[in-house]
Amino acid sequence: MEEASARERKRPREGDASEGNARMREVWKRLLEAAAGKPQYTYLPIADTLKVPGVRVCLFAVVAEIGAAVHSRGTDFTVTLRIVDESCKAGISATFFAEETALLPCVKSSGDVISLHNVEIQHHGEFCVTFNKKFSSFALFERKVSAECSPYQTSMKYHGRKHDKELLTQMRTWLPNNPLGLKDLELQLRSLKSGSTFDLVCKVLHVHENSGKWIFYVWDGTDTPAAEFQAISDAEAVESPLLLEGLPLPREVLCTMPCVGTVLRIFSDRSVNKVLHMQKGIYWARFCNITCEQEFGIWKGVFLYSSRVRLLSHEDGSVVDRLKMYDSRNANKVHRQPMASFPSNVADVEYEKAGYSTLMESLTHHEVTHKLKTLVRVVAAYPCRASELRLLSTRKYCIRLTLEDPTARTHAYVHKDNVVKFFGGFLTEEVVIKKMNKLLGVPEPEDSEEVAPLTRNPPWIWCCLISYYLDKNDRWGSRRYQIYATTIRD
DNA sequence: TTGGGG
Repeated sequence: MEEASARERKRPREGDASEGNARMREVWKRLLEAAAGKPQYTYLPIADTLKVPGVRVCLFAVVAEIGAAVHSRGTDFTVTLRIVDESCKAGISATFFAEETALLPCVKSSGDVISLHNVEIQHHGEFCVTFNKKFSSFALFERKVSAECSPYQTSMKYHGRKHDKELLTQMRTWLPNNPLGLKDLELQLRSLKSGSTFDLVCKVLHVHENSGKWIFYVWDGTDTPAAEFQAISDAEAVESPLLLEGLPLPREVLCTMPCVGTVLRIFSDRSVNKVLHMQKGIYWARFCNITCEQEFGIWKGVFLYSSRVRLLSHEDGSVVDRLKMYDSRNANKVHRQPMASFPSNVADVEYEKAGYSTLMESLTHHEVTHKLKTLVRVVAAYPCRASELRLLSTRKYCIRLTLEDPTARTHAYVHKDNVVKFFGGFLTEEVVIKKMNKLLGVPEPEDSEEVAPLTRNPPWIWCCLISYYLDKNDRWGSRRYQIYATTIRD
């Protein structure tokens, strides 16, 4: 609302009819001259150029979306930008070709301003701007009002025009009141909903490719919601996997992952994504029109046929928002804890004062062996069938739990010496089964006649862990976790 | 020559 009125103030009043007609006459004059082959030195609004496809025109516009530079099917590299101006807020795509990526427009940030000379509008089902290597030229300017007026990149043949500076100032003033892109399609990891399609602004931390199947490891500083599980599936309670992908990440890659916030895996089998292979290192991107689902209680991003990826700079508004939010979250002890957690009093830990660690913090810890206090859910247990749990009361067996927080999953063992303490000292068959159900979130049957519950929702519990290794020649590879100093309440 | 489609 405030935004709309601000825009109203900035926008020149359409005013009376004669003023409008005069402007149109001027535009048509220029268009006709351009059509007649006369060189054009004035910039036209995008909307006006659409009326004269095939004619060389000049544009002064804002870069709304930045594609990834890729090999074309020919011999060149290519990049596609979406550019917008006041006359055409939906924008138009502009494709560039060059022998080297360095010669392509390298836009630092969406919102930067581009000047295009002697480009042509083409219409193949949709309008687009065609940049011709032989006679077109471009210049890029920073979006910041305070920045200088000279371009930060120009193509070979670019010659500045008299009004560049004036237009640049105009564009820079127009920009802040016209957010680029459609924000209402954006979701954050914390607000994921199964089956919806949405845009995700995220940091791409790692990309893995195996025979045309791609996995993007992305992060936005928030936590995916805690999943509910099928209560009827014993198999799931035993077998729930630690990862969606087959093999765990190599340790050197794992150690680059943030310790707070979920790293979502986005899966794609589209070879189109080869494009992103060229993007080295870590970058921010907008994954457009993707969907998500849960598998074994783990959120999974899915790249659809209609999905696209747009690169974002660190200065992009959405990126700045995410980073600001993460910084304030990370600075606060409580906010570092899982966003969806309501710590229950299902379990007691002895080390009340010990510092809190996420599972990822522990997995990436520089020491193989260390202790930590976590806030986790028990998503699976082995054994978990009543007939097997019974054996625990003999104190000769251990139990393996699958722990989860928004950052990771890991197995943790309750060693046979700790089993008694863990179950609160009374190792009867009944106590063990009741407490395991409590941990796994299986609702108590209120009436024995009632049908079995369909879902279970494991509570968040505080839990002390200690890591150790089985093989001193492979300390990292043989690392295990043990639960200690933790008791499930009655 | 080559691209991408809101």
